[in-house]
Amino acid sequence: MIKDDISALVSQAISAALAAGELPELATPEVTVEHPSKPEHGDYAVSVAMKMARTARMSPLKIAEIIKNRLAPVDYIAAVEVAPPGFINFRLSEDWLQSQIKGVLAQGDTYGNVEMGNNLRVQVEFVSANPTGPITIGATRNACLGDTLANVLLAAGFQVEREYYVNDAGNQIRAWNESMWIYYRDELGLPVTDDKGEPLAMKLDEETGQPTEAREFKDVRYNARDYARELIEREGKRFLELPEEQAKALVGKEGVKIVLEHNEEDLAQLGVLFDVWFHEQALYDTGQIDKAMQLLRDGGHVSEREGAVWFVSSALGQDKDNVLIRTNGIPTYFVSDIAYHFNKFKVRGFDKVVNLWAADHQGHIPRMKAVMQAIGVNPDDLIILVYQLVSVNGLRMSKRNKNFIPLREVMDITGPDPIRYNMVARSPEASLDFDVNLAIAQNDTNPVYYVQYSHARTASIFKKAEEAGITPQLDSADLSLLGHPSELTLIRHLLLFPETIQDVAKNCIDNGVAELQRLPFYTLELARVFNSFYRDCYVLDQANLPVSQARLALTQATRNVLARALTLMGMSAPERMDRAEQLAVPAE
RNA sequence: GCGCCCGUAGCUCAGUGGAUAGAGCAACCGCCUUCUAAGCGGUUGGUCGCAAGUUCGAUCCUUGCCGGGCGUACCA
Repeated sequence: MIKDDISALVSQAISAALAAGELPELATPEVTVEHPSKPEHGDYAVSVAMKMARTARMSPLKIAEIIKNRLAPVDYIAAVEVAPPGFINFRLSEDWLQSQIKGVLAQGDTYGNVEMGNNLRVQVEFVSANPTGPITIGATRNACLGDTLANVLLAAGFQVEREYYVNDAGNQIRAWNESMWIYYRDELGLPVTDDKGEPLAMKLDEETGQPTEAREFKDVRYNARDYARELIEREGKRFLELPEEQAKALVGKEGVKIVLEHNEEDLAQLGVLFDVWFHEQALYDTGQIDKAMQLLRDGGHVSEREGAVWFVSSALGQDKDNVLIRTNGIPTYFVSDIAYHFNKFKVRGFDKVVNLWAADHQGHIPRMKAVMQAIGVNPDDLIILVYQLVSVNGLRMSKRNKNFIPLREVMDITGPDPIRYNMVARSPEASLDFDVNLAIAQNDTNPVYYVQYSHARTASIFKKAEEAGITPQLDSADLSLLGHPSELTLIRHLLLFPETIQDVAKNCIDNGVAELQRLPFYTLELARVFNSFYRDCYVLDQANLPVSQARLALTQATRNVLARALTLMGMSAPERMDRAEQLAVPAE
């Protein structure tokens, strides 16, 4: 990567200057290379001279001059300029830029890959939405971020495994089983009772469409009715023949199966596929919960008081201890999470584990980091990425707010692409107010189509070339003919692609930051630059076939990168896009 | 109260310890007898929440304040 090369180049120049006594003795600062915002400042810039000025007691300009004179000449740099107040600017050579197209073409759909992961095994666990309802818009953000991240890590040379953790044990499943049972009976016309054994009339609230009396039932899952109905369609009323407790558990379990079936299908349509669906219940069934508890006990991390069993996280630098086993003898969610992570690291042996959590789970992070210490895992190997919550129309999504939006509802209108794009186009750190109208707007107000349209343009040029009888000869094209500023700008942007992937992967693994928005922004910018090229440089010129061939090569390279970028985001790269009839936007 | 995140153009949001802070949308003005006008060019629009500090240099780092979101469970 040129950026790293320049950094090394400058470091060597500084060392040489030090050795020659041109600079006073001082520790060489880290040389960071940036892209100047203005093209006239070149392609790369370093500001190291200004950072050295103070300790060196010399003017930054003078230091910059010294460094510049000590730079070893390299073929890819055409010019080095020192600019006030002390920048050293590097300009790439045109020859070199032009020659890079060959490499882009040769690498095809592997262009953008970087060697960074050393085949380390990384597990990315994401979505992991409770199996008690459809995939919501909130979980969709998780799905899009997680899948895109997994794609990027794969491109960065990691071995990646995608996993969905199914919370099919514990308290909420008990509540789910109750809910399923209520609705199963109600749908079959049988009486149902509340917590206290009083009969429940399952009338629907006219405004919310929710059962009025069931609200009194603690933690009832309203959407269980839909799944109960489906269960009856599939299995009829055969569960009634079983003893109640057994029937309840079984109806709940079958309900979870139905939920997961639908959710897997929805996610697949979104382009999100998992290698492993890991069930929490398996941790109980295989004794791993007990094993994890024993491990903590052996490590001296457990104490009993107030009738409960605690994880002594305060001894590991946390604010307070956490309950493992409640007074009533039932383990908390924390226990299965400990066992689950023990399983990830110690049983399955992942080198790195990435968890993608919504911000409302953020408080759980320090506990899990403490657990890593307790089970002898480097806490840095557990990377917990947090994204802020999704709201709809400014409100937190819930059925009570009447703004509950399942993924399915939006995807049926738009298909997956606009969802994938818009979900990663925002920094995970920023909360996202989902704009339904924008998401479903199939017109030029939606940047997603701008990007795809640009790809379609590249494809279209090749179709036209065929019609015009121009056979692309990409390998033998004379790339030195690409001297137009728009052509050179386009080449420069193509070369930023691997850099972008490297940055995103590195910031994830090393700093625990998921800056996935850089992908859509990069792609948008590339599309813009391509469209300028398209305007300025007519590709298919019968009167000048050598130029046509060179431009076809550049177009093909652009096409590769646009397609790859779209693929990384889980989107399609259409060969053509016809102006669709504008879809009516549903009223609020 | 404490912890995490956010506050940048009318709206939705990028961005960086540096050289004149950007994009999309909206608004306005232009451009289809050559590769798709889902496009291109241009104009308007900013005290980067407020204040102090660190620095040669702060929108970026620190502190305080204001405003918003989330958390602070023997829920998950």
